[in-house]
Amino acid sequence: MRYDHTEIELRWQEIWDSKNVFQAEVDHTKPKFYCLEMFPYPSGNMHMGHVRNYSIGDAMARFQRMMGKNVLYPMGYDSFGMPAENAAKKEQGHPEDVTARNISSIKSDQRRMGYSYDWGRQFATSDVGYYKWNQSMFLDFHDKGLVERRSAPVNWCVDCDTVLANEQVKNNRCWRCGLEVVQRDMSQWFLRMTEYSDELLESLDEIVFPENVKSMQRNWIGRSIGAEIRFPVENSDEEIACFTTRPDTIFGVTFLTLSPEHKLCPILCGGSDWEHGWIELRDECAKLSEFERINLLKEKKGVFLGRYALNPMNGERIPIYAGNFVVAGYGTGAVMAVPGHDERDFEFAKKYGLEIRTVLQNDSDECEVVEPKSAFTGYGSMIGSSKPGLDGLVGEEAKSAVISLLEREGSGVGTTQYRLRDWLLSRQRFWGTPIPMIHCESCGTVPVPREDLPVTLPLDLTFTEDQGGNPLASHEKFCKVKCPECGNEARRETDTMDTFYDSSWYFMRFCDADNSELPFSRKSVDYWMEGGVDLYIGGIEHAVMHLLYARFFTKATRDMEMNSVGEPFGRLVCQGMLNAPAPYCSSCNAEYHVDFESQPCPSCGDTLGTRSAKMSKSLGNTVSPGEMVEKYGADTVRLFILFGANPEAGMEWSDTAIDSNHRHLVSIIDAFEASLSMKKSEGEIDDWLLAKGRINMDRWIASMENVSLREGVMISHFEMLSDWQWYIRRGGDDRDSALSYMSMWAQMIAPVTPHIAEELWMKIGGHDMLSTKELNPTGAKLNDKTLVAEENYLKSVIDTSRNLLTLAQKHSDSPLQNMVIQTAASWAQELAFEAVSLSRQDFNFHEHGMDHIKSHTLFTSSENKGQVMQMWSTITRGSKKKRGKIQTWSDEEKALVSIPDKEIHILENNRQFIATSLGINQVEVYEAGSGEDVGGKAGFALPLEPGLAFI
RNA sequence: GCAGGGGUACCCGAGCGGUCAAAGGGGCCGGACUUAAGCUCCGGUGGCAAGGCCUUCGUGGGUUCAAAUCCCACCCCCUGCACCA
Repeated sequence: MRYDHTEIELRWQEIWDSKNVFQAEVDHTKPKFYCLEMFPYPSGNMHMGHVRNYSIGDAMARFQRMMGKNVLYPMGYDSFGMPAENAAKKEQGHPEDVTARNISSIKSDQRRMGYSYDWGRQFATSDVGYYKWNQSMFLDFHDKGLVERRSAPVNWCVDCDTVLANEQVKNNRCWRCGLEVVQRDMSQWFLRMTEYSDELLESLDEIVFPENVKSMQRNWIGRSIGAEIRFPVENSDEEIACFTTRPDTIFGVTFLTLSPEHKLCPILCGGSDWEHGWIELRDECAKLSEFERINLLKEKKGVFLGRYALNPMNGERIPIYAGNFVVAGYGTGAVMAVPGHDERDFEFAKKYGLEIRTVLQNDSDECEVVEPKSAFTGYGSMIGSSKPGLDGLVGEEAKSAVISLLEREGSGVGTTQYRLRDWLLSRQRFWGTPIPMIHCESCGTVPVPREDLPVTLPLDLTFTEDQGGNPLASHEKFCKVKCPECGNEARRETDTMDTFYDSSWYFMRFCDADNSELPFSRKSVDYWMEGGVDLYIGGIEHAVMHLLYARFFTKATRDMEMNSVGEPFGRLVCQGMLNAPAPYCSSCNAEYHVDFESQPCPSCGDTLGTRSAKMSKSLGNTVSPGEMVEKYGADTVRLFILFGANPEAGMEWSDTAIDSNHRHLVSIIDAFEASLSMKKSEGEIDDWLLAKGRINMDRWIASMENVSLREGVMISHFEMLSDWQWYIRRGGDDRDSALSYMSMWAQMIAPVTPHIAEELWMKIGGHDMLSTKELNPTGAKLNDKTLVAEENYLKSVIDTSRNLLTLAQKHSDSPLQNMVIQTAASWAQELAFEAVSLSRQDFNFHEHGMDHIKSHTLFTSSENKGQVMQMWSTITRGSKKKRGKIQTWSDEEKALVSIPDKEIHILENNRQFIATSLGINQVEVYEAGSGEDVGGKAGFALPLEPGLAFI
């Protein structure tokens, strides 16, 4: 068949479309399956990373539909955000137009791939119909006390002209533009996500996320359980509060360290000789950005503040230092230093000659170490405590004993610290959801009344490059408003929401996309989201940001009784990187743009090699999906991308591989064509073909259910073809059997290569469309595995023969033309049968095997007892290097061994085939002992491993 | 430094106690078909060898009758977090 992929693909896409086959409705008679890909930002054309993401999702959506699930598989666009705003400035237009254009472009690329989305549910977050619910839910959060406006030092990106959430700052740089972030004090809107810290952390244990994502989230939430201990300052009313995770080391505190910015520093050393040193340290730290402070300050530095504190447990007088390594923003900004049991404190103490005291017994140290070389940071029994009942306690027990003592004496309290901060929501940008608040001089900050929602973005604006700041702030019509409480002139809030807010609930909106009364009905969300989205696919880059916000949002809306879900994503799959070759200089360890290919290294002049690197615009090693689809068709691209690697693994782009995958599809088409021209001519191999088909289908279903798409494709697109080829080779030519095989096969290739599957299904006379057809797998039949085992036996005899033939030929002057196969002697077969029967009764061959055979008639009546003994041993016990056959035979092989003369029948029936396969003239088969022992090969004959001789 | 994931034949990639010289694909080599193939099919792809043996799964040890697979140490790569108390 001429494979006109474009014609076939467009035709089927139109049919699916016109029949609305992917539309999903709530249906309680079927199990649901919610398949979702991470919300795309519409930036123009679809790239290969998208193709990978959606091909995985579509294959799974189609597969689950086939398995009888009610599948929700929607698509929409996360369309607010800076790039559209910047593009609008460039072209002196409005982000709305840029966005509309980009959406239409990516959508048409997606349609060309044949993804089975329910387009009826499509929306974009910049639609008023969507973002008005952002505002309404913001007011709900506000009512629940989860919204807070407060002045706080925030991360400001000068380039993006806006603040950033903590999660959006990487290495002190803006996640979007990479510019270094500066700190500013501003009044900002926050969502109190920290209310949910514990739940966000603890429910991680129950969801199926990849380990690295869980670990990143745990890390980000950063819960440490410990105690806050207050150290009174000597000769003062001040107290220094320190957070520690190791209250069990309280008796080892030999000094305190404050962060240089700590508010007590000037109070403690002000006017003293020590003040100067502190000011110097403080200024030095202030000069450095946080990034430099982390990376450049390898050396711990500190100054004595001239004062002492008292250990509340034992009253000891301990010096107070300021140290450059103490972070002001974590815990209390002060550390109780235990150099004996903390590496960092140890280093500091060594440097400044402070006392190092051991208060925990290190069990691995036999003798008392006088001068410890390092801190012992593990758990050990408390020693040397001045309070009764503590010595001897270990670990958690010791910690809680110290905490209760502190609490009883009023000098400390058990507490928990988190690294997670509240979600800084406001952005000083135009293209986002306006925060529905009004600032009134007399009433303060007043929420927009619900009946006045939505607060819409003005469209009568032209963006220009030289514009600074947020155009909303200078849009008088937008800003001017009457205060809803007092009716006086007031101003609207001009900050818009972080776009991560938009993507924190879109998956619930998809459940009920047309609802004009509510963001989503509880009923719809509870149906589709029960147990979470069943399969959520996207990139690892959202491990903390989007995935954490969405989890928070789902829990918060649950607590507002908008749903009963709790966790949004049941199973998360993070697709791996897509790599492609890029020029690489091994001496500079640097990758270069593809323009440098086959040129000398631009920095050292060496010859450039190539190395695989993440596909990126900056390296220019990208591949355009559009071009590939045009050249090979969507089905080939999908096949390549899914066969190239399992979803979570990284994968390499390869021009030769995609080409070969295309040829492979053509071979599949050829196979289907061949089946159509077959006659009615049933034979044994037909049973084998259908058995193999059924077994393959079972394996395929298991792989697909597990999202092991690569394994699935291997079976559906590769093994099914090679089994078909074997069938042809074995003389298979029966139309009915072939069509039944093809009908299984067409269904199996449908999730990954849906267009060609529909086409082939139609060609073989299938009814309905595969896209709407349920699979109804029959499952492998009882006898199927045995049929396959018989054929495998034949294959293995041929394989062994082929190897031996080449060897034997080297020892022969004339071409070897004939072969003699001697199957194991009947007594050996009987021994095997005996062993198989015994093994089914869990007979212990090691203990009783020898006694058993010695008293057996096969042995006692044998003329060659040595041979019998040796055979028995080979079958049941094996040698040092090889286990007994009884251990290695599969159940099916054991079944074969148990049928008398089975081997000889298989071989007899296929003498001609064996001869042809080996390229020889004649094959003779008999049981060892019943004919001439040609080449002395009878001795090699074991059950299932006949003796082979060539003459 | 901490945490998570890795290191398998020319390349990609499965396997995760015995059936493993290690699936599958790519590449390469040989054969068949063909006027001819860049198409398709069959076979080969560590070494020696009439079916056996030797050497191999990052490196070095160990457990076991048996290790790519389990344990320990080390080296290297990726990802995230980071003087977090």
